[in-house]
Amino acid sequence: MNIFQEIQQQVQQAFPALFGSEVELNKITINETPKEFSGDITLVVFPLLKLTKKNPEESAKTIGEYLVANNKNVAEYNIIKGFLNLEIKNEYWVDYVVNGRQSTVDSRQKETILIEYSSPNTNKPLHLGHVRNNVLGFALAGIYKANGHEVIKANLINDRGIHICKSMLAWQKFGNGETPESTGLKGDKLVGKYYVEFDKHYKKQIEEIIVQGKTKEEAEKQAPLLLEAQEMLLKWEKGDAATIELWKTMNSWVYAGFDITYKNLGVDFDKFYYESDTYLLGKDIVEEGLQNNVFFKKEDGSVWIDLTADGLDQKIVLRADGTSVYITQDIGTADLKYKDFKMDQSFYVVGNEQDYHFKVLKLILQKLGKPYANGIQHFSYGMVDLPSGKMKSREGTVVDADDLIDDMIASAKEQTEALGKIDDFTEEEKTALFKTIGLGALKFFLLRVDPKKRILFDPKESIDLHGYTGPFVQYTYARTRSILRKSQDAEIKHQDLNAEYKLHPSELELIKVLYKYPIVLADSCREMNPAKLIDYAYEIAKTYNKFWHDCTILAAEREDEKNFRLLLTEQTGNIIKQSFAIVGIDVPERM
RNA sequence: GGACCUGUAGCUUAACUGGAUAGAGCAUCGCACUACGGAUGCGAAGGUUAGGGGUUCGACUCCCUUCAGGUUCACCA
Repeated sequence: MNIFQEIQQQVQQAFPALFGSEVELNKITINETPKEFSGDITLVVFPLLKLTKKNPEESAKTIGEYLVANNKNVAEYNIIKGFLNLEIKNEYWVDYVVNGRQSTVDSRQKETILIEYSSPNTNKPLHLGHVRNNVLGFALAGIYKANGHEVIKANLINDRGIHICKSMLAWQKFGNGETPESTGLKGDKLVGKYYVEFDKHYKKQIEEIIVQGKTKEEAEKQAPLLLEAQEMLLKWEKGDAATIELWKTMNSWVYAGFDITYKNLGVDFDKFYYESDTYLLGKDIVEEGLQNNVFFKKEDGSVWIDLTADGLDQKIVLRADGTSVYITQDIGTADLKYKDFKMDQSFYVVGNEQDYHFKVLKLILQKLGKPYANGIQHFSYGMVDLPSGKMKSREGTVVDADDLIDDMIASAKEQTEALGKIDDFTEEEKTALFKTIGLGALKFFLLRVDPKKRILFDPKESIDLHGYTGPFVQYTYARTRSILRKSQDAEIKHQDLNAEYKLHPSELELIKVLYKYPIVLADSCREMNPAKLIDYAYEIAKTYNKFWHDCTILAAEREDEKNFRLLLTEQTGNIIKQSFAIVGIDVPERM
C-alpha cells in the first residue's frame, strides 16, 4: 500500500457518510500534484460531482476537511477549480527515507509467463532489428520477474527451411570449403555471406531467363538455383545424410556466432526450441479441428478455417499434399509450450508486421477451445528503419549487430578517455567500463521509445551520450558511489535522524521520485512497457543531480543533514542500479 | 480495394489511459562552480498535438471524416 492508494480507498470508504452515496474506486482519480501548484497529491473531483450533488468547490472542501481530520499524514489542503491538492506531512517523507521503503503496490496474482523472443533465422547474422527484439524481450522478462511473476525465456530458432538451404547451396557451389577458421570470419557472418551470394547469382539467372522472353514471375520460379535449393530442402526432409551433415555444420557455425552476440548483448534464455524439431507439430491438432468442424476441407484436400465472421479472411492450415504451413507449426508449438510449462500467459516478442498472423493464431486456438488460447499475447513492436527505408539482409542494407556494438563501445572509449578520469584503471577495467557505457547507451536508446512505435536509425548520427541517455543515468550512479566512498563513516548513522528534520525543496522532490519506484515498476508491467522504467530512471537521475547542485552533502552544516543526504544518496544509487538491472543495463562504480 | 498501425517544437520523443498553462533531450542563444565528479545545474526561444467536424465541466487521448506515411491481406517463414 502506498499513500496514493491509501487516500483513494479512504475516500471511497468515507464517501457514503460524506455524501450519502456509494462510489466506485476507479472514479476517484488521484494524481501527483504538478510542480506549479502547492501540494503533493491531487484528487480530481469533477468525476464525483454527480454523486456529491454539490459544486466542485464544496465537494473538494468536504473531502479535504475529512482527510485532514482523519488521515494523520495529510497536513493541509487547497482547492483550485475542481482540483483538491493535498499536502503530505514532512514527517511522512522523512520517515519513509529513514526507515526504508514502505510504498508498495497491491499487485495482481502471480503467474507463470513464457516469453518467446529473439527467434532468429540461422541463415544470416543478427542486425539492429534483432537487437531491438532482444533488448525488449529481455527487459520485458526482467520487469515481469521484478513484479514477482515466474518467467521462462524461450528462443524458437528457425533452423530449417528454404532460406537455410539457399545459404547451404551457395556455400557448396561457391564456398571453396571456407570455414570460420580458414577465413577468420564469425560463423554467422560466413553463412550470411553465402545467403547474399545465393541471391546475387539467383538474380542473375532470373535476368538471363527474362532475356529469353519469359515473364519475371516465370523466371523467378524456374531459375535453376532455386530449383536446386528446393531439391535440397526435400533431401533434408528425407534425412539425406550428406545434406544433414552440411546443415549441422553450417548451423553450428551460426550458433557459435550468435553466442558471441548474445553474450555481448547480455541476453539469455531458459529454453531453446528448434524448428527442425517442431515443424511437423500441429498436424494432429488440425485433424482434431476437422473433427470438431472448426476447420473444413476443400475439394483439393487442403484444410482451411473461415474467419470471415471475425472480420478476417479464410486461412489455410494444411496444404493439399498434407504438408504444414507456417501457422500449422505455430499451433503445434503453442501446444508444445503449454505441455512443457503450463504457463498462464504466453508472450511472443515479434515485429508488428506479423500482427495479422498472431491475430489469426490466437483466434484459431480460441476456436479450438485450447486452455492457453486467451493467455496468448503478441508483444508487437515497431520496425527499426533506416533513412533509406527497411533493412534487408539479402541486399546488405542492414546495420549489423556486432558492428553496432563495436561502434558504441568505441565511441564510449573515445569520450571517456577524453575526460581523463579513469587513467588509473587497468586495461581490463577499462574494457569492461567501455562496454558498460556503450551498451548502456545503445539499450537505453532502444528502450526509451514506446515499443509500438517504429524507430528511425541514422547510422551517420551516432547515438548520444549526453542528455536523455543511458550514460547520463550511469554517470549519476557513479556520482552517488563517489560520494559514498568519500564519506568518512562507513555506516550512515540513522540514530541522528528524526521526524523533525526539515526538508529542503530539492530533498522533498527527490524523495517523492524515489517513493514512486514500486508504482512505476507495477505500471511498466501492467502496460508491458519498459520505456516507463527507463523514463523513470532518467527522472531519478535528473532529480538527484538537481538535489546535488542545491544541497551540500559531505560538508553539510549539521550531522543529521549530512546523514540524511547520504541516506538519500544511497537509496538513489540503489534504485538506479535496480531499475537498470531489470531492463538489462549495467552501471559503473566510476566512469 | 479490405484490415491494422503511425502522425506532437527544426530533429528524437513524453503525457499517469478523459484532467490544471502539452513535459523532456538534441541542436541554438544566455547564465551558474575557487564546493562533494562539468557526461552537471538554471534560464530563453521553439506547439493551431497533420486538417476539419462531433461527444462534455474538460480532448493529444474517445467517435466521424479528409490527408500523409507504413504494415498486412501467400499453399514464404
